[in-house]
Amino acid sequence: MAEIPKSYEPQGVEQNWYDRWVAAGCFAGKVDHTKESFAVMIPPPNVTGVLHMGHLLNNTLQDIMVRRARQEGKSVLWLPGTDHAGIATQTRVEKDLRQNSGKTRHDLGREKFIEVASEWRDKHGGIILNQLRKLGASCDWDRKVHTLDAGYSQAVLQAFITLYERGYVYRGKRMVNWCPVSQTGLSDEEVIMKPSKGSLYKMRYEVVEKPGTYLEISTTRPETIPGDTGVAVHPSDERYKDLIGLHVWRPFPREKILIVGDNAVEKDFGTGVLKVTPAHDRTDFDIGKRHQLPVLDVMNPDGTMNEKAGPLAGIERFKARNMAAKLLEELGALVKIEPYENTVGYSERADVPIEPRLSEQWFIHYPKIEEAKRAVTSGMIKFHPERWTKTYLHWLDNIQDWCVSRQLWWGHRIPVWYRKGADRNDAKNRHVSLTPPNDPENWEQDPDVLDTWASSWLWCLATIGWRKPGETTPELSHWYPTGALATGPDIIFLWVARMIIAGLELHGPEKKTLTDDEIRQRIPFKRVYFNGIIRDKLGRKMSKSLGNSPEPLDLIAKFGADGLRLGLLLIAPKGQDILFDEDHVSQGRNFANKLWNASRFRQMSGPMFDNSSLLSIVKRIQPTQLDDDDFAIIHGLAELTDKVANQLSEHEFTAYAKALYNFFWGDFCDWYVEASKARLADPALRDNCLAVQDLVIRQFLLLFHPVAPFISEELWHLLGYGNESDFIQKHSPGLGGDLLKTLRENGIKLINSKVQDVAQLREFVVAVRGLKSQANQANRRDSKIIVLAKDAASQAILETNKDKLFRVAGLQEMTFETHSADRPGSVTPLGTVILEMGTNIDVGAEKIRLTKELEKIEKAVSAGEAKLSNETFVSKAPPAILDGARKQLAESVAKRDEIKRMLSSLK
RNA sequence: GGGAGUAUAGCUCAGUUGGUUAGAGCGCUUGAUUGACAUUCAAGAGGUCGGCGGUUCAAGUCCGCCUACUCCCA
Repeated sequence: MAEIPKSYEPQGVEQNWYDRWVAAGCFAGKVDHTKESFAVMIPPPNVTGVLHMGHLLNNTLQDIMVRRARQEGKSVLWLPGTDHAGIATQTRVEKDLRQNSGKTRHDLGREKFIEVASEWRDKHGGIILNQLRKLGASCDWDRKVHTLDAGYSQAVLQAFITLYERGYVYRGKRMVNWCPVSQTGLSDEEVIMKPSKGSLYKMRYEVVEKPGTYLEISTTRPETIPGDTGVAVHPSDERYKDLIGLHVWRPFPREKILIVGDNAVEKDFGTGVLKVTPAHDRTDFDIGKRHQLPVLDVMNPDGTMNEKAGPLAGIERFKARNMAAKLLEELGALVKIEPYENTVGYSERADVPIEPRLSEQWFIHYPKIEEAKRAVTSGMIKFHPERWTKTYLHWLDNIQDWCVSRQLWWGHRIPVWYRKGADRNDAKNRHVSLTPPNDPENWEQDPDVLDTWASSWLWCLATIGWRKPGETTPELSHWYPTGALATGPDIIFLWVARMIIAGLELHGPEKKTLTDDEIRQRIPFKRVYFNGIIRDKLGRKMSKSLGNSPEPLDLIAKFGADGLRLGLLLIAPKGQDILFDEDHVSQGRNFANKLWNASRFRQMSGPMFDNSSLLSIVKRIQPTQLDDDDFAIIHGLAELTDKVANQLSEHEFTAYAKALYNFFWGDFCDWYVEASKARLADPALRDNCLAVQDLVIRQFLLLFHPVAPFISEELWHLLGYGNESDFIQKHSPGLGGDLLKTLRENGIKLINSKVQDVAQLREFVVAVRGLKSQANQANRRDSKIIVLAKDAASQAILETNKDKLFRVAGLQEMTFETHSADRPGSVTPLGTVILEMGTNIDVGAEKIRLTKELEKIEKAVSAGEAKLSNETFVSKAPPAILDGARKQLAESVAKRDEIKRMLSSLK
């Protein structure tokens, strides 16, 4: 038994245990069909990313779930991995390339570029996972998966092919969100709507058939004027009805364009006239389609205007906007420019406004929407907090087809070949397969890759071996569906919903509809916990540019991984955003230190005996020597055990952390340990008291382990609960009932009434300390009190616990009186306590205190009286409530009278 | 425009199906501390539970309306 150092120093402890856990294979997921399985798939971080605050919380939650599950004896897998992050990585590598060698990816060519990007990934990709080790994440590192691994890639392509074969994948020319920087199409989910300040340009177009008549039109995007192929008004708009079918002059390049009537036009917006630019706006595209307007694309893929833009050709789109305004002015077509705020879609990765752009893309028509809804509404998948269900359903109700092709090189290349020179939109000219055609010289492969989310939506399947529907692996059949997913609500559509859909469609043979049983087998996870987003203490998002994001590794160094984990949980309200403040996190570190010192105190209080099992500790307890506090603390321990089990299964992580914190610090350290010091000084009682402490600490460590793996493991061994390789994860905390049963079987029966007695005793002590503090005796150890006990039982409690009472309250003498003495005191559940104060009573201060208390209690009395004199209350309230109210009123009245008496004695 | 969330002590938040005198941590005030821990201990101040109305014997909790802020979707 090593001696425990004075204050907890996490660094060495953490490194030591992490290495030993890994060496002993503690995190290895083993397929064992005799045990209940529990798997968690880590939300794969971007390979480009480094650990940030969000990861800390998210992975702490996962670690808590899997560590608890291991303790419960389940067959556990926590699988780590990374995501190739198509756009982010490619952008990053291209940037490096440009800076280092002035080259573009086209200079290198596709193959070479992918080689360079792979090197970049191999160099930077491991960082984030290594950082997670510092946090204590107990992932099965041997099973690490990357979305571009060969097997995983095969699964991704097969999923595409399967969906193609099942008729859910199609290719088409559609309006997509185009990112001019990354030069690729994006899905709707990758577009961030942001309010932006811009201008509203009011201009007028002359009606061709009625010279001198003008239509006033407002637009935020005058640079697209060259692409206008019509103007639209509402067909029932009296102002313009008669003009439908006529033409106006487009100002530049000057050309006749048609006036159409379309219901999509809002009569009340602006002047009620809309310019129609089918190639550059979704609504306009639809209007154009309805009226057969030509589609005129006036922009290049990089966001510059093309040769069809006439005077704007070659100009960058925002410069072109200003230039267009000038041109309008010169032509006398500009009416006015006013400031205007609207929402503009931004590319999530490149953070520039997207361009609606018409292009050939691959789309997935989502399958199994109804089943995806049912999985959640019927509770087969449970969301925590539950309210995200609504968001999820709302999305499914309004779901749009998913644009999955990306004009990038970094990713899974679309497994489609086209016959050279033939019509690509004719399925006969396509070869959709994992392998190229036999006569490759006659074919060319689609140059695009798949959206990264079209690979990560298979995360729960492909990480454990799914390669095609119908085939399985031992891992897949054992761990799928996984137990829980922990992630942020920001990717509920991008990832969570899609994983559900992927599972429902692809984990099994083709079926048009699914039964509940089939849904249950196919869903990727049974629970989803949405953790909050971490913000700074002012509520702002953590960001590099604001510099308000602390470095996670620094925090770990400062507070210890356990302290940080606990600290985060303590400030993380359920599913709500978290305002991060280091001062609050220090609570976690302080608690670790408190636990450390309590253990140290235990060690210093007497020799260590056999702690090797619960039974060996229980056997050391002498039932006859147990006092009120022992009963109360053991009762509390059993209660805590059940509470924790419940909170963890309900994903109430903050409540779990708080329950542990309050029990150990408040009930155990501040009361039980302090109170037991009297007994520890008595050789006859000492060992029994130590046995109870050993029991409490052991059970506490078991409950605490999921959130604070390092310190709990360290103390587990230091205090002799486990030897060398007997890791704490092998031991289940069980339920409160299990604990009590073991005690009972060894002749220890708890007396529940003692719990109440101790609570009253604690209140009594608080009252005494209060009196002493007021009388400037706070630090005296020899105060004297007089007690007017409420009844014989109360007096008995005080007498039985006299030693500890004297110790914790700093008393030397306690006498009981039956008659009211003419001195002020304090009313407690056990009776009135009066402090012997000698001659110097501060009558004024005492009067103020008592008067205040009297006011309070009188309110309670009158409230109670009003309640009880209310006939409907008396007749309708349940007996327990009625009884309680009567009791309480009686107590309040007694207290009031007592205070009144004391007050009058001061006069 | 549609949807969701939040509003409780100076700050950050608990408060389970309505039921004793609404809690915690931090901060603040006062006092302590030479053998577990100052990453500590003790005591104290501080709240008409956002506003208005309703249901009920009983509302922080349920319902309606209003106000403010946050987020998501269009």
